[in-house]
Amino acid sequence: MSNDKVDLKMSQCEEVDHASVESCSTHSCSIVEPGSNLAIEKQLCFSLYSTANAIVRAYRPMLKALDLTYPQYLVMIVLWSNNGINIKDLGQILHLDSGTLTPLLKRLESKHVLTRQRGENDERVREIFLTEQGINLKNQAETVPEKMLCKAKLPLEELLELKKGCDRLFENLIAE
Amino acid sequence: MSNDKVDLKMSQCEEVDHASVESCSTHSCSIVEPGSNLAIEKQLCFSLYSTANAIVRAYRPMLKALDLTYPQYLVMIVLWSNNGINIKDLGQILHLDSGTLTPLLKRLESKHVLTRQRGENDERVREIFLTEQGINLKNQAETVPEKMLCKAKLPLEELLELKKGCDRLFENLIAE
DNA sequence: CACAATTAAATTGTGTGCAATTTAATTTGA
DNA sequence: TCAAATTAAATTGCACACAATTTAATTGTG
Repeated sequence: MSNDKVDLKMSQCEEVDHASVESCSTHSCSIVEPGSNLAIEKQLCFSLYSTANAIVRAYRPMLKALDLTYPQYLVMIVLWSNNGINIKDLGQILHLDSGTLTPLLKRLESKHVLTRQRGENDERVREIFLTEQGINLKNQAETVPEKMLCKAKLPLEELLELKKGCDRLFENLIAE
Repeated sequence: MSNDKVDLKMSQCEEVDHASVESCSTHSCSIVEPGSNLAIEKQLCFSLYSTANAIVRAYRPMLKALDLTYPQYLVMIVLWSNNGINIKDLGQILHLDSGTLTPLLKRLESKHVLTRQRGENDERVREIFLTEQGINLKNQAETVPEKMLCKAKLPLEELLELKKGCDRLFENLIAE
């Protein structure tokens, strides 16, 4: 069903192997020149990008019941274990910056699931606290991971491998 | 460096195994209750989401030289092999809808790399054609995949496995 | 102590993604 | 044939991501 060739070519950033590429597309009308590195079906990055979008779409109906978006759900997950965390630490855990988090947290505040308080000692810091409502939301959220596993329809072993691969790639990409 | 447990729990959408979860966080202050499915470090979906964001960030400096964003680059890749494709087919290949593509294509048109023409037979259809400039951009783009592989710093074999896993997950998630 | 450097958030601006709706053209079927 | 159904894009509205800049508070240093 899917092709197996990646994005790019042999490692080492120099040697490029222009043989050994082939096989034909899953998709409609593509007539890809054999050997091209610019074939969309070959690109790991595209697969990963599309799958991430598909994940967010898959979560949407489940999270709608909690009135949360996927990034909001991620923030809530962190808060359920780290109530009172500040924006910098939250951003380090979620790999998001204040430009993303500040408005997102304001939206969650307007939904009354959290409050954004100034740090006692340091006025620059924002500490994020769950409200009673925010704490209670965890009960409804508990069922979400199982439902998601169900949608994934893959053995746990395979999902674990996939996660490992993503984590390894992530670490390499952010190691400036 | 990274934990290995997923998001959710044993398959079949019913049986939930509440033992067998453990190990402690990579990150700062998290005190995760053992057994919780809502631990961020355990979630495949979060890894995939973060990695997709990291990929887009990694492409940015390379694509800046071409004056393209990552989604724009994807559109160009499809066009280099499918000049004259319409928006519907383009959307099927890239898994994006007209709400995303229409404004994106307008931006690319304003950069003079493509034109958006009405279909001859069917006035509803938009056919997208590369300009001379858009065709020529391919030369500069050819080096991008190799550079990206370089940033990934993983053996090709592992990247291929990762792609396979993403493709399998993707197919399952979109199978309504 | 003063003031430059640093730090934490917030702000600004651009470009996605996508649900939902609308517009306009084409096709279907009574 | 001609109105209803379908289809392809476009539009609208909202919520991210994130680079770049700004604001305000704190820290470090002479």
